[in-house]
Amino acid sequence: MNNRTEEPPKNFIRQIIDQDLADGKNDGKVLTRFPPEPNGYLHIGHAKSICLNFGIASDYQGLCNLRFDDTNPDKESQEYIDAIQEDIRWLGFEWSKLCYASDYFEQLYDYAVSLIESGKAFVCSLDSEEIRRQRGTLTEPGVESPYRNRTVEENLDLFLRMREGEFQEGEHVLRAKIDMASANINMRDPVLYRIKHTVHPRTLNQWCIYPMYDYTHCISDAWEAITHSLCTLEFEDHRPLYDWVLDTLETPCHPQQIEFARLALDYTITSKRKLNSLVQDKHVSGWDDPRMPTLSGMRRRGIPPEAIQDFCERIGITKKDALIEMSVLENCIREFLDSRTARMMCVLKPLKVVIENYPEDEEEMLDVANHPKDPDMGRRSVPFSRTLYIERDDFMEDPPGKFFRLAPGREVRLRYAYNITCTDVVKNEAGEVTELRCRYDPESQGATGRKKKVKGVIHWVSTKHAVDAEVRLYDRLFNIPDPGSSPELAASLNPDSLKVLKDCKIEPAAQMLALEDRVQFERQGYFCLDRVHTRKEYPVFNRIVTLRDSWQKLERKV
RNA sequence: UGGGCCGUCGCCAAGCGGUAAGGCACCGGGUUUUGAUCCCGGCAUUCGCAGGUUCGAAUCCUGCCGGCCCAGCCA
Repeated sequence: MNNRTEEPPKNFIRQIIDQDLADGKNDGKVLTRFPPEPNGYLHIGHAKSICLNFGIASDYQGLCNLRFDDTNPDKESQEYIDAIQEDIRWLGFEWSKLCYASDYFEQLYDYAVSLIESGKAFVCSLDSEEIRRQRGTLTEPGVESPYRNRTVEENLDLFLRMREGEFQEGEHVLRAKIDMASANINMRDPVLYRIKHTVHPRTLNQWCIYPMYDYTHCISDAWEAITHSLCTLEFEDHRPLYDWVLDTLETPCHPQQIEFARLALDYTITSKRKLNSLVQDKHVSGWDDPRMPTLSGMRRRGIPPEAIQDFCERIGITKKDALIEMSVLENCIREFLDSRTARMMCVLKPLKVVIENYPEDEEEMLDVANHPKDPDMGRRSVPFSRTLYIERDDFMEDPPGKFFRLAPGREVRLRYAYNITCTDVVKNEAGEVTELRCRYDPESQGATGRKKKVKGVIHWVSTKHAVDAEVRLYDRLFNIPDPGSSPELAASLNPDSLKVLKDCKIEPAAQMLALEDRVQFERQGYFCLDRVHTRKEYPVFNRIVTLRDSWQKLERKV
């Protein structure tokens, strides 16, 4: 699943596992789990966790389960359950067991009963507002619930009746009996069960009481014999409760919770709630909009899963809140794609060129390598003729010093073909350039003709043979580095995150591409044939990432 | 100033008492029919700050400073 050749990077979690193994803990086994709540689509932040959990399992000859944390039917749905599985597989991982917290509801209930029996839990009949008020504050202790000393019998009776649907939502909850004066608010008699008369995507109407995360997660881990339960930093304060539940109950084992920092990528967001609002408010076309940092969006965009894995490995695992620069991801994508994609020529913004000294009805098929360094990628024929399209940006009437592309009187090389010199510029009444008249040097083709050095090389497509296409140019979704911390999300959206070019011209080889295939359009970037909108006679390409562009860098400086 | 956690180059990140790896970014230079790729070189006398322990500290101790998380019947 992972073609990693070098040693996996060391991080503090692997060090803990190494030590555990050295100490002979867990019978030398390593079992992890990836536990998403099915209330949204997976994003790049989840990818970090997936790569960590599945990566560790595979490197230590262990296993990793996929477990849906489906304890809140108000927010969860089968759509998400299906999408999450598809995305994990696409990323390149396969789970050992497919589990659902909801599969444990019956056992979870039994455990709750035993907690009541041992006097460690009680039914509280305060409403949520009262519970909140009595919980105290960060600096003041809470006060004990007046229901805290109900008898075991009464608690048992009430809890059973909660299950049987005798009560309205909010009438009662089951609470752990821990310590209302604890400095850790999570330990102030936390709620374990609440009543919800909601249809659950899997258990349907079977239950009207649902266990809370803190109660469910640790027990689920223990039942699956998870050895290392990896989660993000915000659960650090919950670890004492995780341990309390497992210490108080008789569970088969006691997994170790270890927390690491969640991923933050600049110029984007990794919050399911905020991602969802972009979808709901139609700022993007859906969860799989190619600008979204969701796995489905990145797939649609054309980002290879291997590049995402590489990225997750490079950023490391620590407890430090980090904001990773997008350039790291882009570098991973380019690095993966460079050696693996065929090259092609595509003119994004066409400008017509007529080669006056090239015979009217002649055309040549040029034999061209698909990859500059890898002969195994084969060759193809590219048609050349008297009239061509070149990129508008490759011509300037009055070019600045370092511009070595086409300009009046200047000579450039047409990639794989001839040198041409611009002899005349044709304009319309508005003064816009509509056509270039050029002359070519018949001696300049092929290996021998190359001896004359010209600084500029530009791409082109023969007008007669060109395939019309749409190209979608994507840029960062937000125009500030940390939109997640901005109060007004929509205000920081980048208005230029998508540019649709409907009049692009590609060489005929483009017709051989299959949906989701990736190519490099020379001098422009990597592109992916869109799997949703492409039609046979009108391909649609998504730009995955640009090529590094030192010209643009230079240009910006001037 | 209740509790938990974090602070090593612009962004990540190794380092675990013996004298600052690596990646991204950036800046040079070479190769090149992609201003791409590739190659070569540069890029922290210093580890949030201040004291202390030690022959020796980014690593140990103390005290500050800065940042993040927690008062859902969310996860």
